[in-house]
Amino acid sequence: MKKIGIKDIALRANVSTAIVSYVMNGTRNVKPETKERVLKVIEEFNYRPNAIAQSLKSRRTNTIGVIAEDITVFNTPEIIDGINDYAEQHDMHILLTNLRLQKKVGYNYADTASYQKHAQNAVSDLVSNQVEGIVYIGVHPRDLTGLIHTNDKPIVYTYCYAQNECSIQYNDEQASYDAIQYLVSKGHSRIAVISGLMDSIPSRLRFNGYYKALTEFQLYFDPQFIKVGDWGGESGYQLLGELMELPDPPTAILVMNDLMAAGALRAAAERGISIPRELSVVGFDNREFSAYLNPRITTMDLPLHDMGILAMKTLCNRISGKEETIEEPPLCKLIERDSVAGPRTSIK
Amino acid sequence: MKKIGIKDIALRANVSTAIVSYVMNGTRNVKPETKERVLKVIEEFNYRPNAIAQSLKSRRTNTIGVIAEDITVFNTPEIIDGINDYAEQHDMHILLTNLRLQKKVGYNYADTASYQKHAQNAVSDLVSNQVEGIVYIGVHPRDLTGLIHTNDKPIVYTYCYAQNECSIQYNDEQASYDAIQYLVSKGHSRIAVISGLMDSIPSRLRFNGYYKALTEFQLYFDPQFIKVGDWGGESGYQLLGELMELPDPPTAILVMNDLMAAGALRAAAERGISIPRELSVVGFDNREFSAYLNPRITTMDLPLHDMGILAMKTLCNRISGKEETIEEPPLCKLIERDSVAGPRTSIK
DNA sequence: TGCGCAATGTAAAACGTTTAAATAGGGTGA
DNA sequence: TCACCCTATTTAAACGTTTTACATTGCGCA
Repeated sequence: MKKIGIKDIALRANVSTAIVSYVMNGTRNVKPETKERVLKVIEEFNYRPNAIAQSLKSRRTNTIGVIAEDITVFNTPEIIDGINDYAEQHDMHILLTNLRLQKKVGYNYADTASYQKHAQNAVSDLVSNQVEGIVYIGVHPRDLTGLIHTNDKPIVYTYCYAQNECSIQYNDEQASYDAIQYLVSKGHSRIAVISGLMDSIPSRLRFNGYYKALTEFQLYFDPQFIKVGDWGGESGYQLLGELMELPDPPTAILVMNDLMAAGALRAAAERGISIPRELSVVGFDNREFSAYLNPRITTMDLPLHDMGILAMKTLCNRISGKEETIEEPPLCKLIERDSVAGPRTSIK
Repeated sequence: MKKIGIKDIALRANVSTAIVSYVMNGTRNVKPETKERVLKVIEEFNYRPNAIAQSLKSRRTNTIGVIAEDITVFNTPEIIDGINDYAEQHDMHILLTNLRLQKKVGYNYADTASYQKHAQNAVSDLVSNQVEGIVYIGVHPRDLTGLIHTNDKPIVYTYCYAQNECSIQYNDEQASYDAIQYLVSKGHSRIAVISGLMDSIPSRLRFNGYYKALTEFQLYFDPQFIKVGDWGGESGYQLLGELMELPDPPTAILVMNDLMAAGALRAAAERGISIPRELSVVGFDNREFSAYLNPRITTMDLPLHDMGILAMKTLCNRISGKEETIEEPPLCKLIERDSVAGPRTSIK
């Protein structure tokens, strides 16, 4: 049983293939009664044009490539969801590639050459499949500038940094500033920070926001209040201990991700420090688990879905050669839960 | 600047396009020195053949479609990761569609007609893009049998049920049997269960495993030990209460997902019941958060990655018309953490 | 010398569409 | 009646490959 094509439809409807094409695409006037006839045959045979052939001729595939550094990392599915929404609305398709960086045997972030080869292969593959552009979804810890080239197909980076390229980010600095402002509004003034690794860009930005807020609100500043972790739960556990052993400990802590915050909570529990009564904690990332910890962590939700949409919007603008409209980055949003209260001293 | 094609390469290498094609695909002998020459030109111009044109002519796209009911649900990214691994190893590509069932405005699981239209559109779209087969990733609560037709392209379902179709599942019954066996090995004999909704297939299967183990190990059976929740955290909270107020409460509970287990933990904490000293809990799903709860939950890990691989393997076999080899379903694996100990009475 | 055959190469059709250009068949106005 | 235009339609080229069928060459061998 041969697959039916446009010729078969044309034959049955007693018209040329051109008419069938015009009817389907509405690219030219067709006499209503002919149109009717064609439509009926299409319906009858449940004919769907071969998108491959269409693409070849029209040189438009309506397909964009998505490269995820690791789809199992928490940020990625939400971003893809955003991308998919935009794509669906604009009749585009998504060709997905997962780099799987975290699990690739022998891969480590320092090995730029190996990364580059891997990523470049993915790009070449997508380009050879005639995607019209690429969205790259990272997991942060690396500046990707110049590592990838796409042969002048547009590429938009998100959740990672590519200094001279087009990259979509939420506003880290603003987010951490907002968190401090929130703590201040609750009455805190002795606010510590548990940062991620200091050679990472988000750490620096979030620290900027922290420092800026401290200055602006004229809060107590103590270098001993600045602890640098490694993003892992253990370091949160460790550093909370150090902080609370200070002769005059903070009443609130901004922790730069929920993983470290979870560790900090465990440390607090072991030391009999009640959160939020004796100590307030604000996390970052709004990870799924943070709503199930005890207490449920107040944390910064990342606008991942919006970033996906914005990335697609930007990409599609560049594909159609439109003016680069500079959009505001999407904002993080504080999720108020149970790990923040007023400072102890303010309670009667 | 015109995109260079096979003709340009042929011209520069002073051969016909056929030779270039033969060199690239190794489909015929080419004199080594000619081959050399062609290869050099290809290299020089960094030529990559247009996969769309290749597909049109060869009628093979090396692309499979993936339909996810909701990519933001925890199971999906891991399954996709498995699919991607297999695809990468076999030089296939993934065209992704996210149905986004949970968030679609107005969508609810009971509305089969609306679901069907939505899903069928996605399928038609993929088929028109000439995918060679489809993997469907569900989120469980529905029998999909007969709702979708693919015009005789093969389709493999996973993480959902489609009774008369080809569907890949882990062994729910075995998993829950194993969990009970584990509790027995720790000395428990009074084991309750908090089930999911009873009209759901996994609930039934997991209950089978529970009941089978109870019978086989000749454990105490009490209908009051069977509680039916709705998969949500609140119901876990509620039902743990009911269980512990029984005159003679269980010493261990099998909870059919980690969400309800989290609720149960909270209820236990409020009642001053120490886990695992006074009560053991085994969860299901190995959700990310379950490693961060207090205590960290012992739970059943689902072989999601393997299911993705197996789904692809099955699909590709069907694509190439190979014998349907019936493979064993991948198995769940108990992740031992801190929510299980021996029953209280066995402690001196 | 002539023949068959292997090795190497080329020309051109084909894949299923879109679309520019050509054509047919009427009106219309002068 | 003719020149012109408009609409509806068809013809056929093109998109960038693969692949079939055929052509050429050179070699071994009777």
